[in-house]
Amino acid sequence: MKLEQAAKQLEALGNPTRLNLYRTLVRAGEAGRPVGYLQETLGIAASTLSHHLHRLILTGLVTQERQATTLICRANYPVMDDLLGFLADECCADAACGPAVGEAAA
Amino acid sequence: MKLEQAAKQLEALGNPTRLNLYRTLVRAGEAGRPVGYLQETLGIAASTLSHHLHRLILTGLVTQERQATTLICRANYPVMDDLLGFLADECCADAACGPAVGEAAA
DNA sequence: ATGCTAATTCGAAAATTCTCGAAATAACTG
DNA sequence: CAGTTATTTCGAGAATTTTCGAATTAGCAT
Repeated sequence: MKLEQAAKQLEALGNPTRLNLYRTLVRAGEAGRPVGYLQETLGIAASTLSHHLHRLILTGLVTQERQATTLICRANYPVMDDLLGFLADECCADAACGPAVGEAAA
Repeated sequence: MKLEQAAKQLEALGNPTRLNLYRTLVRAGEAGRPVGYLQETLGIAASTLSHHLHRLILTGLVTQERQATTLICRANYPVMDDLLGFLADECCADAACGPAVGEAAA
């Protein structure tokens, strides 16, 4: 069920703190950001951040890589692409979504 | 705060029942679907559906129009376009998201 | 006005989420 | 091994979500 997966990812992004967190990571690009940096930037308890980070990682939207004692977090672009693809394919397939398409053929 | 708005819309879509509901409406296109039809299709209590529908309407993702005693529900495409735009602009602006772009310029 | 169908609101129980501080783990340094 | 920094896990309280049936409102027909 792809829908279940998409719903989980959307839910993961559907929280202001996590969306902000994810945005920060996407903007950081390939470099990523250490957990500690994110914690200071977002101004939340380390345990709270860890919780949110865990949820994003579970859905595949974020990955982590160890560098000595610090953990670098990165946005996982292909997963986001898949999600956008789902929204386009599954949800907008038959409809006038975006450019082109005048009438839907049955 | 556009981020708050986007988070609300993502949260609205981040529930399997609501995502399925929204998908049904998008696929229905301009014709839309009556609440009763949705209730039978999804197989949930009318009050539960009404609750989910309300949440989608609050975020602007769905609209309703009365036709005598039945209420026709429709997906609100422009709002979804805005949301996709946010994900592309705010989240993928500096990053290698989708086609093209090899390295991010500082 | 009475009755009928369509849909929402009310009230409430079970489950989940969000948040935090304190304690535990991980990886390195001297 | 003892110490330091970085991060997670544990435990727990407050708030929110999800779900339902029963009662209510909306709109039309007779």
